[in-house]
Amino acid sequence: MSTEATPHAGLRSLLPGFAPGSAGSGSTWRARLIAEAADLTRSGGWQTITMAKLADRVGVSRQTVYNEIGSKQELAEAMVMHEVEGFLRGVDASFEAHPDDLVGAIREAAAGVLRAVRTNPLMHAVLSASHGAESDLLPLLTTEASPIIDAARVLIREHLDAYEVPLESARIDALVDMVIRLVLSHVTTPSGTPEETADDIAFIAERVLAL
Amino acid sequence: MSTEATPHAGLRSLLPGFAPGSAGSGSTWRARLIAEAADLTRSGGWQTITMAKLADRVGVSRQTVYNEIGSKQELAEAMVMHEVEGFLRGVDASFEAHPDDLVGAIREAAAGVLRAVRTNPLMHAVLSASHGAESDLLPLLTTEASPIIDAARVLIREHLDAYEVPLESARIDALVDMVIRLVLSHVTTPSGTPEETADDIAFIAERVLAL
DNA sequence: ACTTTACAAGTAGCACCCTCTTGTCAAACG
DNA sequence: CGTTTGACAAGAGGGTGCTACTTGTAAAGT
Repeated sequence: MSTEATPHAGLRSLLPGFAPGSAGSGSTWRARLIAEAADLTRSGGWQTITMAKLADRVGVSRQTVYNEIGSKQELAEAMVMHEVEGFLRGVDASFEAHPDDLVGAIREAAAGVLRAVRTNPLMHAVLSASHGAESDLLPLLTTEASPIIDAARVLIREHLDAYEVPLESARIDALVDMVIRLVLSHVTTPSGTPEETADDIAFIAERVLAL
Repeated sequence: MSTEATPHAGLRSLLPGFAPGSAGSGSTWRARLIAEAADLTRSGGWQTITMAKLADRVGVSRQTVYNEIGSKQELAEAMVMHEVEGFLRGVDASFEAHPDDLVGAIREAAAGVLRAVRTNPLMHAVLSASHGAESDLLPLLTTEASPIIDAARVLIREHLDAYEVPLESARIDALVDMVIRLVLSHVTTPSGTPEETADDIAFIAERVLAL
């Protein structure tokens, strides 16, 4: 069943239509189009994208773009979804990598996210938007951003339940919420290197967990 | 010396030109003008304000406004400063009210801020802007917003030093930073009542302090 | 100490036009 | 069958020129 980089069970359920090996049947161009759109967004900003330019870039007719994607709004959603997927996958991997070190997992997850948004302006835009900030890169978060955060919340919560956490459920929720908010806060308003910030967050988490 | 609601010594140093009893000599209209401007901003938004309207509202000539304030940019700064003053004063008061209960002080300060931004859209705008969010109410935060946060940071840190905190300095800084970021996060993106949120933050702080 | 009047410079809004883009269709192609 | 092509209506976006208002300063008036 699992070939490589098998995601956590919870991750699959959070990413509808997620199938590691096969990208589907009819969608030959879909992935290429979304990737190229993300690239164009990263370089020139979302508003410079036109369906014609995108089609040209991929080497396909404009009609094919509409057949594969549907509309420009759906293109945006697909792009965002793709970034969110990467975001969640990174967080997931951090937890998978530290099965017996919860604090270490949190530190790595936080540092990973903070590093990622530094080099990936699109992911930065998506996460910023999910936290109230506006981005010139992506004025299209019509899709309420809270689902993104909720997904991260659920994912982390699931992972936490795999460790022995001596806290009642409501307190664990508060902790998870805190970690997410702190990371997002440092996404929009950084105050140090990803590693320094992740260390601070890990310290706080460690004290709260009282391990 | 102290007549009423004497602020913490540190608060005075953070608010240049702050003198509780006397509002100064020449500035007869200044306070009225700033208050009225804040009111107009709250109701109609900053961009609807004109110096003429403001003068009319207060019942003085337009020239007087320029004499008292200087320019529209300075009006904005004065307004923001006034809100920041209220914000810091509230935080300060919370700590003064709990000289022997640090966690309680943090809870009250957090709850107070979260309650205040709910009823005061201008303060909401100022604090949101200090955290990366844009506001239609106030597109004038030319003054880098970080000083506001820095002031809060210094103020809280000063208060914390009055309690016995069994942590090294860098860790206390991390804690203060966390509390501020969490509160600001809930300013831009609330997730419950001010009291619930404040409880969660207080819980986290308590665990970190390991009291 | 405040008002009034006057003024230059700059900005904001508006109506207009033109262009480009979106989204859809049907027909043609390999 | 998937893809392309050309054509199309509707509408969004981007300039332009104009007017009206606003800012900021200065003087003289009360």
